[in-house]
Amino acid sequence: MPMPAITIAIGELSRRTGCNIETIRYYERIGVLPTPLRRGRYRTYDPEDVKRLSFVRRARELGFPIDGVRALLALADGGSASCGDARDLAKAHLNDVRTKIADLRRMEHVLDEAVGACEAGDNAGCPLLDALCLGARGVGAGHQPIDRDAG
Amino acid sequence: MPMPAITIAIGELSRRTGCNIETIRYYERIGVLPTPLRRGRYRTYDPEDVKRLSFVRRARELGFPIDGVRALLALADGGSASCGDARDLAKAHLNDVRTKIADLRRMEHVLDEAVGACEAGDNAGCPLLDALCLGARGVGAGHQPIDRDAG
DNA sequence: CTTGAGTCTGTAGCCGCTACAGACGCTAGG
DNA sequence: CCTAGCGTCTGTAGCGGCTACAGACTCAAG
Repeated sequence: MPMPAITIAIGELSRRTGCNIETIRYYERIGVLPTPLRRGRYRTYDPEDVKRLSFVRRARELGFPIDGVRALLALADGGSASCGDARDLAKAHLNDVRTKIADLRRMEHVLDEAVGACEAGDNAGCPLLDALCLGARGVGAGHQPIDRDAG
Repeated sequence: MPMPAITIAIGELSRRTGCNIETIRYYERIGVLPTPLRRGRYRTYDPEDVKRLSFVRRARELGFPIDGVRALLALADGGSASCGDARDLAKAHLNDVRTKIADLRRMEHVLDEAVGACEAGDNAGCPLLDALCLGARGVGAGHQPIDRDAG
């Protein structure tokens, strides 16, 4: 009995975690998941792997970037005294999330106004296109790159 | 006089629009900006180009994807009767923005709770890491890929 | 003549996957 | 036994929207 009977294949891991097979292999490649044992050519996983991948998925769903997930995994593996560190990571990420919300709300506001002006429009021309032509002051931050995550 | 005196170089266009030089060339490559005239090897731009690029930037700041920007440009070029079309584009995009806001607010909520539990924590273990381990129900959408724009 | 700033082309990298192509393995049915 | 069909394998290229080089050139000022 070289391998416990409870191991599962990648497809089953995918089903149990809701994570795409290609993504599982991707996580392995970038070191977020450990290199699994194999039965022949095929990867085999155990309940620990299901837990770990579920953790990863949940962290990603909360918007943590991969490096943040790595850090959280290290803390979860590390055991005690990591609570404060985890809290710091989460707080920093929460800040990011709030910044993105604020950015999106600014966009929402400007778009809403423009659409409203357009609906009510007895103007000459299109208020929406005009707004884009004339410049939507108060949106965006000058010479900075536009954050793709905010759009 | 083969070229009007009012033309500017790419650096000046960059300064006037707040758009990175590399990004300007990128926009040209993907057809968002027209191929400019040249003085020798150097691209030259006129006030029309400044307007067009400013329009593009503003649309991007409002979160329109490049294809949306292309569509808006076509409408702005097209002249009359495009107001309704522009409004439709903006409305659809506004929906996207609101969806992203909703996603982010869910994340914010869960993170905030977890951090709060962590602060108040006289629990055994870390409530935050536990939440990730036990599963943050109500966040994320099951078997779907995680939208990078929402995180 | 040199120096420095600006510009040029081309290519590769970022993130977090996703989507193939083309080969291999394993089981069930005929 | 053969075949069909599913699952899995490796490897590579693509997405969006830039960004960041390397290495060559042009041009004006000192």
